[in-house]
Amino acid sequence: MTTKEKIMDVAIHMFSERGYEAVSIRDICGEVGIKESTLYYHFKNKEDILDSLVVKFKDHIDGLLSHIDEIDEAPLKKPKKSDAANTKIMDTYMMDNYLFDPFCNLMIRLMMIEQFHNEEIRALYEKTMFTDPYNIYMKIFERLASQGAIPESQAEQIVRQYHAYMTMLTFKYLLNGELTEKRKKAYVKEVHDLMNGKIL
Amino acid sequence: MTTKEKIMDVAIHMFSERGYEAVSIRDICGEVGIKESTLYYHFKNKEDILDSLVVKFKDHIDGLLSHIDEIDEAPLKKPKKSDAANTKIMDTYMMDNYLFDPFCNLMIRLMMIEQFHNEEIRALYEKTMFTDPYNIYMKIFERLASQGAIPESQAEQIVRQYHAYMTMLTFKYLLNGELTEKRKKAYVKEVHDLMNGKIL
Amino acid sequence: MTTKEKIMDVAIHMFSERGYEAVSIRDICGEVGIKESTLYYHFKNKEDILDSLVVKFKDHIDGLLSHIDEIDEAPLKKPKKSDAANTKIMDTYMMDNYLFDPFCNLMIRLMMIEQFHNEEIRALYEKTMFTDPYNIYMKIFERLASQGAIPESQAEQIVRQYHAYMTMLTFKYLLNGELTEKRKKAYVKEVHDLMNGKIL
Amino acid sequence: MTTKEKIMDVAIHMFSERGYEAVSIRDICGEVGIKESTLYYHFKNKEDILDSLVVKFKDHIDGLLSHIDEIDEAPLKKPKKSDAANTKIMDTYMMDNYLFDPFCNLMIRLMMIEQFHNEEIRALYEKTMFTDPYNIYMKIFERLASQGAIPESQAEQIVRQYHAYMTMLTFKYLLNGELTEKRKKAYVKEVHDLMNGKIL
DNA sequence: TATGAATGAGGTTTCATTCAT
DNA sequence: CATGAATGAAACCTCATTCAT
Repeated sequence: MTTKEKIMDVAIHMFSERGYEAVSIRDICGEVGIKESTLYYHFKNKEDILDSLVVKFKDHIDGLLSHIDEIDEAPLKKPKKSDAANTKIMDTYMMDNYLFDPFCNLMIRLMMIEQFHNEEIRALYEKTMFTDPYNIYMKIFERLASQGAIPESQAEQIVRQYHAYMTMLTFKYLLNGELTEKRKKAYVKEVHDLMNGKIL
Repeated sequence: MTTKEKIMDVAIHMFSERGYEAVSIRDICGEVGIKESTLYYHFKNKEDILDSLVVKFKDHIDGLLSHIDEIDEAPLKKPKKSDAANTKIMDTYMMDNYLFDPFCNLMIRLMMIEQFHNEEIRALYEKTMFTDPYNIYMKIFERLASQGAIPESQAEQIVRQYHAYMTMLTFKYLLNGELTEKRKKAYVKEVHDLMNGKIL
Repeated sequence: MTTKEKIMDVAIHMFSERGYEAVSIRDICGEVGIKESTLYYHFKNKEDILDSLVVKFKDHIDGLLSHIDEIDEAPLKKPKKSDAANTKIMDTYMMDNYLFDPFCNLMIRLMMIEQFHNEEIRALYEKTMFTDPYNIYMKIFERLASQGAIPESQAEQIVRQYHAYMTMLTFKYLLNGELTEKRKKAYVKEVHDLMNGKIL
Repeated sequence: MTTKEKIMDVAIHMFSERGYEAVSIRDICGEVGIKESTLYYHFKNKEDILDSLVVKFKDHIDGLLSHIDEIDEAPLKKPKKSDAANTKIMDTYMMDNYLFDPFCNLMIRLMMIEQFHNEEIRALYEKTMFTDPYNIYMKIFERLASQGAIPESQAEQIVRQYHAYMTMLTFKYLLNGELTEKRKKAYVKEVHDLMNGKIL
C-alpha cells in the first residue's frame, strides 16, 4: 500500500465510525504514522480525502453494475443458465463485492452518517441502498418470469417483498454497530431462509 | 419553553443533522440566543445535553410502550374492538407519536449517526428500530389471529413481512435526507397500500 | 459557625494548599454548601475574603504579642518566675497559639505562597516568620541574662543560634507538606532536645 | 535559545512568582512572543512544561551532587587541599550553581509554592532544601575532622548548627520576596560572618 | 439571607492548514 | 516525499461577578 492508499484506508475506517467532522487530520496521520504536513503532499485538504473516497466508491459501484449488465446480456446458451447468473449476482455482486466488502460497507456507514447534511452523498446513498438494489432484484425476477419460473403477474410483488426484506436485513445486521462475524452469520442465515422460501 | 428546553430543542435539531461532534456549543447557543457560559449553567457539559436527550427519548418510548400494553389488556367489550385498537397502535403510536413525531424522528437520525461508535446508543437504536416494532406487530397480528381474522399458522410469517416492509419504508422515506412533506406522503401512501393488501 | 465564618474557614484551607488564584469561588461555595451568588452577600468580592483573612491573622498576632508584653512587664514577684514565663512564651505563644494553631499555620502557608508577588503579604510574612520571633527570643534570653542564668555577653549569640534553629525546624517540619501528627512530634522532639542543650 | 528553551525560561520565571495555576498559557506565550497554538507544538500541555522544568532541575542537581562526590574522592595531593575543596563546595556548588543560580533559585521558589498540594514536588523540595544540604555539610565537616581541624566528637553538632543557620539564612534572604542584590549581599555577609566564627 | 439565571472575559486545548527545508 | 515550526480560528469550559427575586 502506498502512503496515499494508507491514508484513504485509515480515513474511511475513522470516518465511517465517527463521521467526517469528528475525525481530525491528526487522528488519521497518527494512525498512518506520518506527520500532518505530509498528508498535504498527498491531498489538497481534508475534503479532498472524502472526495477521493467517494470517487473510489462510485467507480467500484459502476464496476459492479456493469458486470451485472454483462451477465444480463449474455446469451442463454444453456438451460437454467439464469439460475447460476442469479446466484452469482446475489452472492458475488450484492454480498461479496458490496455489502460484505470492507470498503463498501464502511462507505455505506459513512453515507448513512453524512447523508443528513450533504445532498450529494444523500443522492448516492439513496441510489446505492434503495434504487440500484431494487433494479437488480427486478432484473433477476424478470428473468425468472421470462423462463416461466414464476408467474409474470407476480414478479413485481415478489420483487417488492424481496427488496424490502433484504433492505431490512442489511440495516439490521450489516449496518448496526460493528460488523462482527456473528452479525454476518445471522444475516446470511436469514437470507438463505428467505431464498429457500422459509420466510415469505 | 424554558431556556433549558430551548437548548435541548436546538441541540437535537443540529445533532441529528450533522452529528454530535460536528455541532459546537457555539452553534447551539447562537441559535438559542444565549451566551455559551449560560449554557453551562443548565448543562454540566456538552455530553450532558446528549444524555438529557437520550433520557427524554427513553421516557417518551416507555410512555408509548406502556400505552400499547394498556390497550392490549383492555377487555374486548365490543366486537371488532381490536380493529380500532390496531389502527390506533399503527396510526397513533407508530406514526404520530413515534416516526412522525419531530423529536423522535430526530432522535432516530441521531442514533443512526452515533450508533457506530457508542454502544449504549447502538443498543437503544436496535431496540427502538427493530425489536420494539417487531413485538408491536406481533401483538397486533396475534390479536387478529385470536379473532380468526387470519390463520394462526400464518401469523408469524405475516409479522415478518410487515416488519420488513415497514422497516424498509422507514429508512427509505423517513430517514433519508430532510423529512419533507413529499417524503412523508410517499411513506403514508405505501403504508396504506400495504395495509390494503396491494403490496404483500 | 456563621456562614461568613464557614466561608473563611474553607477559604483559608483551600488558599493555603493551592494558593489564592488557583482556588475558585465555586470551589469554596461547593465545600461550604452555598451558591456562588450567596457568597457575594457576605463578601464584596474574592479579594475581600483574602483581606478578611489577613485582618483576622494580624489581630491574632497582635493579641499574642500584647500578651507577651504583659508577661514581660509583670513584676518579678517570685524567684524564677521568668522560667515559667519563658516556658509559657515558648509553649503557649510560639507553639500552641501560633505555629500549631490551625488558622495561623494555614495563614503562614498562604503567606509563603503569596509573598512572591504581593509586597504587603511579604512584609507580614517577614515580620511574623523572622522579625517577631527573633525579638521574642531576644526578650527571653535578655531576661535570663539579667538573672545571671547566662552571661550577658553571650546573649546575642545564643539568640541567633536559637532563632536559626527554631526557624529551620519550623520550615522543615511545620511548613513542609501536610501538617501531620508525625511531623508535629518530630518538631517537638527536636525543640525539646534544643531546650535541653542536646543540640547546641 | 530555541523556542522551547524560551518557553521554559519564561515559564519558570512566572511560575515561581505567581504559582503554576495562576500563570496562563496566554501569559507565557505573550511574553515569549508566540501564539498559543505554537506552544502546543513544543509541549503536550501545560503540565508538560512543569514536568520538563522539574526534569531539568533534577538533572542540574544530580550534576552538582556528582561533582561534589568527585571532589570528595579526589586524592589529597597537597596539604590543606580539603580547605580549597570545602571552599569550592560552598562557593561553587551551594551558592553559584545552586542558591544563586537563577534557574535553581526560581525552581526552589516554585517548589515552595507547589509542595503543599503536590507530593512529588514536596519530596524533591525536602531533598534539595534539607536532606542534600545536610549531607553536604556533613561531608565537609567530616573531612575537617579527619584532618584534625575540629574535634571528631563535635562534628555532628557543628554540622547541625551550620545547617540550621544556613537554612534560616536561605529562607530569610534568598526566598523572601524578589531576589535583589541587597538581599544577596546581606546573605553573603552573614554567611561570611558565620564562616569566620563571628556568629556561632 | 439565599438563590436562579445570566454574562464577558479568559482559561486550556485542538483544528486545518501553510511554508521553508 | 517527508518534516519541523508556526499560526488564526475555533473548540470546550471556568472564571468572578451581577441582579432580580
